[in-house]
Amino acid sequence: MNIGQASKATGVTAKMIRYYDEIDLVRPASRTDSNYREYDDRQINELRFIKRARSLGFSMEEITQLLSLWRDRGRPSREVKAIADRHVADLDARIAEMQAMANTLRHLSHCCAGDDRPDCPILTDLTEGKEPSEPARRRPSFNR
Amino acid sequence: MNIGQASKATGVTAKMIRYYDEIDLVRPASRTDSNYREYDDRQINELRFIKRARSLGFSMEEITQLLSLWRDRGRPSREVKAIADRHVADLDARIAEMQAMANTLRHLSHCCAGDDRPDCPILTDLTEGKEPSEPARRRPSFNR
DNA sequence: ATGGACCTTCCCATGATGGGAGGGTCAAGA
DNA sequence: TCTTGACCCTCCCATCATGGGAAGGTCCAT
Repeated sequence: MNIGQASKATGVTAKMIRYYDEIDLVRPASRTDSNYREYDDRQINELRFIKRARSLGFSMEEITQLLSLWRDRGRPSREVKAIADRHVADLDARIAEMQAMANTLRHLSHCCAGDDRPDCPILTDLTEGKEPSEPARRRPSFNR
Repeated sequence: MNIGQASKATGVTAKMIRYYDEIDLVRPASRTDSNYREYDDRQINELRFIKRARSLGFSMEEITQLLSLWRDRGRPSREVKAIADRHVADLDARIAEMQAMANTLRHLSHCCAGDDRPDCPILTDLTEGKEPSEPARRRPSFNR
């Protein structure tokens, strides 16, 4: 399978497949004489694996680890579970943070007349409000 | 106030203050003869405004709009409210998406023994699982 | 043989932020 | 007055995962 066929088979764009090659995450099984990438079932499954893992919010860093465990037939499931659990904790933390934002804004919006007049508690809050204690250093990944 | 004093007064890093200048969001009141940026109360308040708005998850794009409404004494509060409500809806959508991820992973992790054996339902899911229907095109902003 | 649909590499952009180099400026103490 | 250290300046580069696009080579069906 060339890159276009692999892309169709996995739903991963050709661009991304080339990127995964570049970062040594999934290399093509071989190259044709004319330098076209060739993928077989092994890589196709790995690309699907990555796609699914991304859709669950794992960073490429985590996926690199997961993929290496996946390739290792003797892996202890403990290690896989640890990565998943860390990611869940991470998700939960972000969720809590975003819920706090949404709740604050819902309250402010509720107090705002939303008409032609200029008085607006939302702007007032932005002018005077203290932001929450811990700005929460965000792990650089995860935006999708 | 020079940039360092403004930074201390607002909690916004000097780097970011320079960036806001560069993108014409908050320009210094003036420059000294030696080209140092000078800020006065007006800009200090605007920087605080931005910091607070960022902490509520607004993108720079949205903050640009909010700041321009803030500067406009005659703004209709309707416009402010509309921006806030859109942002809340956006937050809620992300939250729902991340909760779905976390729930899926929690289930998989719960089913994983997490011991020395290689069998792992998490990896099995990543191999076979279908990802959710709508990959959800992410608005480019907001990762922090 | 031609044309269109592929493929290749290379470069650039995103958004908000930080790091750092290389060089100028200021103020306090000797 | 000179030195020193703490500032400030601009400019460039990196992040992370992804997409856009240019310039050029390849393959296949007509």
